[in-house]
Amino acid sequence: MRRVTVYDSMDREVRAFAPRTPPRVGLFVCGLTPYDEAHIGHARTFVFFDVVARALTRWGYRVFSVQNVTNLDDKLIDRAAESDEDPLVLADRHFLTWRIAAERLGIRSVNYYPYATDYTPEILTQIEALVHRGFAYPSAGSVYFEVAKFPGYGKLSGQRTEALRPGARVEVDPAKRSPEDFVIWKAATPGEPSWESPWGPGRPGWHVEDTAITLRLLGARYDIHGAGLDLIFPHHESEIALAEAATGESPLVNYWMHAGLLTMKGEKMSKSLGNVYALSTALDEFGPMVLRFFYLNAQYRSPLEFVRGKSLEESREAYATLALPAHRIAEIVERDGPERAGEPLPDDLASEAESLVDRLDETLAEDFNTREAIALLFGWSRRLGALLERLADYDGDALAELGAPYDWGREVLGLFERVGEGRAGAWAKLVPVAIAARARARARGDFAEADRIRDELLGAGIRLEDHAAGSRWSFARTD
RNA sequence: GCCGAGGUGGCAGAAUGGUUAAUGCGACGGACUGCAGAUCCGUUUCCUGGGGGUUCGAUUCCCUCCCUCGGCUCCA
Repeated sequence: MRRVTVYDSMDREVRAFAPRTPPRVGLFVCGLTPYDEAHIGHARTFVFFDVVARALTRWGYRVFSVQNVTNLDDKLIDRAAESDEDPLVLADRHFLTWRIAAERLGIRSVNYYPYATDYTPEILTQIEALVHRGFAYPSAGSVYFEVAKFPGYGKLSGQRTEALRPGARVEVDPAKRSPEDFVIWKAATPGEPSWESPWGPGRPGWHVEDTAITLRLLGARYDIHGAGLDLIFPHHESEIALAEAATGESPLVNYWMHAGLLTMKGEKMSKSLGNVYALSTALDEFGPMVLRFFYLNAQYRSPLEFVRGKSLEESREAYATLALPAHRIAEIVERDGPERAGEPLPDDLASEAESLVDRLDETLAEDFNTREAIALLFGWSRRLGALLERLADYDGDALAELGAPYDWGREVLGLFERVGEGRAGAWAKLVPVAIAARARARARGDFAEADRIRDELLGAGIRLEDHAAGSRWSFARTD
């Protein structure tokens, strides 16, 4: 297993990664509350943790990745009430939409997406333990966690509870003993989904859902907890308190990884600010590869600025440059097969390709520096760009070696997938016919007809480019 | 107010106690082309928020100030 370093938000430093029981790695990422459609800010976090799981898997770890679904909370209930719908059904619908988008994005590393409400028994068990141990108290049909009883509260966020402004944004609940206490079991309101409990009908609070799920699936202590950094306080702080108080074991998590937020004009992209760009729209307009490239083209902890009408357009150009040799190699191999005859690869290129793959692993293993890895890949694409027209001279083995860095990118970063391929079959016979007709028109000097054919194909989503070796075609938009 | 993360070229965005501070986009010039596009070659010397300090040397480490953003019981 490769030496990997990870920035831990608890210690605020980069540390060597050492899972508790190698090669196993338990990874938990806070998932969506699916009360509405996902936007491109959400996807940044999930694409990043997909890369974390892919990379660790490549390096010999066995990753078990869990992403919870908060399928019942105040927001869902409010939103459902507007449309006179069952909040659980509403959550189900939006979650499915998210899963489809995630699939398009190539997020395939998540092993399990537990629904919070499926863990009500575990949640109740944990709440009972907390009450029994004196960390939580029932009040007015709800149960609250008493923050003062857990001295470690604040160790992740640096927040001291006495410094918080009670009621700064939410009215103080009179049922609490202290304003910093938080609800872990919420007394039922008529008409809302509820479960029976020793304290009467109710539903789980937010933080306790995650700790009940991770205790069950990943144990009292596990390796990595990831999410966007807006969840550090109060959510993750409270998770630590709940889990460690309930089990008596510490620390809950060995590595806290927090992804930077996607911003627009410097501000966080969020529903409440109204500055969102829907994920499905972005996928329709730019395709998944461009989006993945955009996210991974920055260090994950930095804020990433999204400028509408610019960022993804720029990424599209850059990604096209980056991926061109990868696609060209794949096309040749696909056409002639991996055994194709040709020249062998010169030694210098072969060793360059091989050492590049080593450097890619090394670079990414330093706190998942996807940006530096992409910079290395750009270097390779520029190298191959100079011999783009010569690629077809090489034999199958040579092409495999030249393509190795891109294979790495495909495996770990999820880039270089040729997502338009599914539609290629229908066009594969027709387009060459059109190209031949156009070549004849050009040969006889009938450029009006040549342009007409090119325009007609473009209208159908096929782009033609003329090269010395003949015309080449591609999908004008991939999806 | 408190806690946290940031401030790098026209733009996005890396890195590092030390030769010309990545990479990409854009721009400009050239090659190629019927045109376009793509590609290739070249150029883009003046970019590390302000002020102190440590050091032979700081963008990097320390102090301080300014600014922006996130969180302060909804949030990826």
